[in-house]
Amino acid sequence: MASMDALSESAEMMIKNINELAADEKRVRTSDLATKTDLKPATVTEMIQRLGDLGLVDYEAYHGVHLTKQGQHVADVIEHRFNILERFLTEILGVEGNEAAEVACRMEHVLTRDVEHKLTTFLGIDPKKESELFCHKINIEEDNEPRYLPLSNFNEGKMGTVKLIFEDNELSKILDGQGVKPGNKLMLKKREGNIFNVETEEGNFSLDRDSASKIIIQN
Amino acid sequence: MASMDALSESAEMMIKNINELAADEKRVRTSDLATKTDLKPATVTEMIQRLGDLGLVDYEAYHGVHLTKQGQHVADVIEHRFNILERFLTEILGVEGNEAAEVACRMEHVLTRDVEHKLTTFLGIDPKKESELFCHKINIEEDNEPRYLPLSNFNEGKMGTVKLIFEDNELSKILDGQGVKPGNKLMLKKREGNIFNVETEEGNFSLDRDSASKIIIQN
DNA sequence: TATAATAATTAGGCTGCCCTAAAAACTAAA
DNA sequence: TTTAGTTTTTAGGGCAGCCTAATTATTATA
Repeated sequence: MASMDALSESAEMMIKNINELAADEKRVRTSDLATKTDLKPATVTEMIQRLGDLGLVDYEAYHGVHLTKQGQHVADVIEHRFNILERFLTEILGVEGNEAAEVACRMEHVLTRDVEHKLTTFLGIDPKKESELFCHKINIEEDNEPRYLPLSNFNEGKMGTVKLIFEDNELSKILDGQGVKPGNKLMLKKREGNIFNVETEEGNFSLDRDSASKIIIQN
Repeated sequence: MASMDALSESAEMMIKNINELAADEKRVRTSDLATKTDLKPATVTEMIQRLGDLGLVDYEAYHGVHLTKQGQHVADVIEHRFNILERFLTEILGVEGNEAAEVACRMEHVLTRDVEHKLTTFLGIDPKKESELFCHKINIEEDNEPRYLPLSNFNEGKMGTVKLIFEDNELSKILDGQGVKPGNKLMLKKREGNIFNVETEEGNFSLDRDSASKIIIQN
C-alpha cells in the first residue's frame, strides 16, 4: 500500500486518466490511455504495471486495467483538488478557462490535505459534506416521512416550516428581515451549487450553504 | 538560451538556492549548495554543470558558481512566485507558516505568468511595483500600504472600504441591504470564531466566515 | 478455422536526477 | 615547499519515465 504523497505527478495523472476513461468502459484499454495521455502504448504499459505493483490498479495483461479501491481514492482526491483549484482560478482570480485548467492540472499534485480543505472552505463549500459527496456519491431520498432537516439538505421545490435557527443571533437578524423565522413557511425554490434560492411570504432571497445549514425545516 | 518553462522543479530549486546563498558569498560553493539542498556534492556538481550548459549559471570547476543574467531572472521570478503564494496561503487561506512555505515551494514551479499576475493583483499589489520591490529586497511596512484583503482576514477594530463582492449575486443582495456594497466603508468590530461583527453606516450586523471571505476590503 | 489485421507487451536505449566510491584539485600547515 | 587534509569532480550504478523496434497475444475476417 503506497502512501499517496509518494506518487509522482506522472503516476497521479495516469490514475486520473484511468478514472476518467472508466466512465465509458469497465476495463480501460492501453491504447485509449495512450491517446488520452499523449504517451506511447509501451509507456502506458510500463506505468500501469508500476501502479499495479503499488496496488493502485488491477492490471491484467492484454485485458486492460481498472482502479482498485485505493486507486479510486487517489483519483477522487485528485479530482476534488482539480475542481477546487479550477474554481479558484476562474471564479476568484478570473483566469481564462483553458489556462485555469492547465494550471490546476499541475497544482493538483502539490496540494496538501490542509490546504485543500482551507481552499474548499474559502470557496464556500463545507469540506466534510463535499468529501462525502464525491467519495460515495450517496443521494439522500427522504421525501415521505415528516423530518427535521437543515435547509442545506432540503430538496428543491419543497415547502416546509422553519422550526429553529441555530444560535447565530446575527444571522437570524438578517434572515428575520427576509421572513425567515420560526413558524414561517418557506420553499427551497432552487439550489445552484452552494446558493440556495428560497421563497418566503416576504419574497425571494438566497443563502449560502453554511447559513442554510443553520436553518432547520420541518417538511 | 533555455526557455523558462522547460526547467524542471529540481533545476529551478537549484537556481533558487544559488540565489539565496549568493547574498553571502560572490561565488557559491558546491558544498554549501549540497548542505542547503540536502543533496550530495556530486549531485550538485552534475546539476550546476547542466545549468551551465543552459547558460543559467557561470560555472568554473573547483571555483564555485554564480547566476548569469538569465539565471538571475529565473531566480527573481521564482522568488516572487514563492512570496505571493506564501502570502496567499497564510493571509487568505490561513495556512500555518511552515506548511504554507512548503506548499508554496512546490507550487512556485507550476504558476504561469498570467496566474502569477492575477494572484499578485488579488493580494492588492501592483504587479509592476512588486517586481521592483522583491528584486531589491525592500521591506513593505504592511500596515501603512493600502492592501486588499478578504473581510475574513481583516483585523478587529480596523476600518476599510469594500472593493469587491465576488460574483455571488444572491449574497450581495443580502449584503446590499446591510450597507455592504463596493465603495462603502465598514469596520470589523469584533470577530468571534466564525462570526464577523461588522459596523456600517446602516448599522451593525454579522456574517459567517464564508461570506466574509467573499468581501474584499481595502484598508 | 486459418490467417490477416490490430493491439499490447517486451526488449533495449536515452536522459534526468539521485547515489557511493575513487580520483583529482585545491588549501593550509609544518 | 612539500604534504596532509579538505573540497570537488569524475566514474559508474540505479530508478523513473520517456522512446522505437521487435515480438506476442487477441480479434476479426475470409
